[in-house]
Amino acid sequence: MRLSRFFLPILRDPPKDAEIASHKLMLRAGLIRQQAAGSYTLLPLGLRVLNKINAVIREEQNRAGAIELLMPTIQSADLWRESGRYDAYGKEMLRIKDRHDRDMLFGPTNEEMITEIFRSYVKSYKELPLNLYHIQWKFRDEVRPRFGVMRGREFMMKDAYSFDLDKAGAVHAYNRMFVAYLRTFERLGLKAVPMRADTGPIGGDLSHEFIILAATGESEVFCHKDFLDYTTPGIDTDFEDVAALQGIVDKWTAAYAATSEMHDETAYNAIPEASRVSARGIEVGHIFYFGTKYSAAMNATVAGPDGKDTHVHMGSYGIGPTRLIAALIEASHDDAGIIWPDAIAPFTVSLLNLKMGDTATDAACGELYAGLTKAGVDVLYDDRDERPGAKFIVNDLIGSPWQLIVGPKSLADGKVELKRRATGERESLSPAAALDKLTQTSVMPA
RNA sequence: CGGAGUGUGGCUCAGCCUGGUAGAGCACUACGUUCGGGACGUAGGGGUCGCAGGUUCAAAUCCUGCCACUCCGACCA
Repeated sequence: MRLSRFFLPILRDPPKDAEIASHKLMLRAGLIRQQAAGSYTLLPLGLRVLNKINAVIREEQNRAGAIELLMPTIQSADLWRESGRYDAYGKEMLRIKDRHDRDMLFGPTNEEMITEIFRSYVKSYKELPLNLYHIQWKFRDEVRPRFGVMRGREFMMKDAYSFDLDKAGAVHAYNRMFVAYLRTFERLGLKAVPMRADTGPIGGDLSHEFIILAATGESEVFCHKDFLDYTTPGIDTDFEDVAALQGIVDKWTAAYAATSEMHDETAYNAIPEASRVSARGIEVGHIFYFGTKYSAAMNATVAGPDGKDTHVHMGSYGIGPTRLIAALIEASHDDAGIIWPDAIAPFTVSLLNLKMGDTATDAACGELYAGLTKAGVDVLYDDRDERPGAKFIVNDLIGSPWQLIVGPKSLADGKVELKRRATGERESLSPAAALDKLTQTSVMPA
C-alpha cells in the first residue's frame, strides 16, 4: 500500500479524552475513531489489525475442531424469555422494538440463539461433539465504557459454544478450547495466564479467565511465577487425544493463579515469596462449562445410545478481538509509538523513501515495493513528500516491525538500511539482501 | 447509578471571573526556499463558541433547563 493513497489520519496531539497508552496510541496512529461513548469506528489501519487477530483466532478455533458460522446481531426477545434471561440480564442489554412493536434486542451474547439452532437440527448423540462459533459484534450497555476499545459497549467477540452428550465430553470440549486459547494468545505474542474464574450469572462450575499481564490492566491478579515459563502446546497437539489434552490443562491449572475476586490470600502466601507474581491484568478470554443450564431451559436434547433423549452439556468460550487490539498495545509500546508483533502488524514493513523525487531513490523504492508486494509481504510505502524526520516519527508511531529506509546517502554506497522497530537495531545492506531478508522473516509464526 | 469535571475551526488550548460582535500553536491550501529524526518565509481558507430558553442596547462570557463526552466509585468480554 502506498501511504499517499491510503487513509491514515494521524494525530499529532493525543485527544484529551484518552487516558491510557493504548487508547492514546490507537487514536494517534489512526486505528480508531470514537463515534459515541464506547463505540468506535475501526479505521483502515485498525481494521487490518483486527482482521489479522481474527485470522489467528480462526485458525486455532478450526484446529481445535470448532466450526464457524455467523449469527445476527439483533435477536428476538422470545428466545431470551425461554431461557429466563430476558428479565435477568438487566440494563446491560440493549432492548429495542421493531415496527410491529415486537421486542428485540442487540445480542450481548449468543447462548440462546445457538441453542435454538442446535435443537432444531441435532437429534442424535452421533452428531456430537459439536462446537460452533462466530466472530460478531456484541453490544453491552455498560454503565461506564472507558479506555477506548478496552471497554467499549459495542465490541467484537469470538464466541464458541460446545455441545456434548455428558459432562466428560463437555470437559474435553472445554479442554480443547483451553489449549486453543493458549495457542492463540501465544501466536498473538501475548503471555496469557489462565485463572480460575467466578462463573457469575452465566452459571456452571468450571471456568477460567485468560489474563495477560500489563501494567495498566484493569484488575489486580496473583499467580505463580512458573506460568511465565510454561511452554505453549505446539502445532502438533492432537485435539482428539482426551488424556493428552487433560494433561496440558492439568499442568496449566496446577499452580496458583487468581484474579482479585477469586484471590485466596492463604493459598497465595503458601507460594515461596520469590515465586509470587502480583500484577495487573487484562482479561482477553473467558471460558465456561455450564452443563445443561440452557439445554434444559430451552429443551435441547439428543437421543443417547440408549435411545433416550438427554439434555446436552454445553460450554461457551469467548475472546474479545477488539479488546485484544488494545491489550496488544498495552503490552507492547514505547514512547515513540506502537510495537506490533510480527503476526499482527497492520503492515510488516514500512518502506521509507527519504527523498521523493530523487531518481535513484524513487527507483530503488519502486523495486523494493514491487518485490515485497510480489512476495506477499504487507508493505506500507511511505511515498509522501515529507521530510525524513516526519517519516520516521509517523512510522515509529504506527509500529511496523521492520522499517526499510532508503535515501540517497546510503544508496550512493549501494546500501539501504533495515531497522527493527522493537529494538531500534539498524543494519546497512544491499537492496537485494534486504528484500531477501524481509521475504523470509515475514512468514507468520504457526 | 452516586461523586467530580469538560464542551470555543480537524487536534491541543487561550478568552469567560470583570458582557462590546472570536484568538494562538499545530494541521490544511498556494508559491518559494529547504530536505538522513516532526523545517522556514509570504499569502490564504476554515468556527451556528454543545443545544434551547432567559436577562441585556449588546452574550463564547451572566441565569435556567437539557444534551454529549471524560474521570473516580459500584458493575463487566
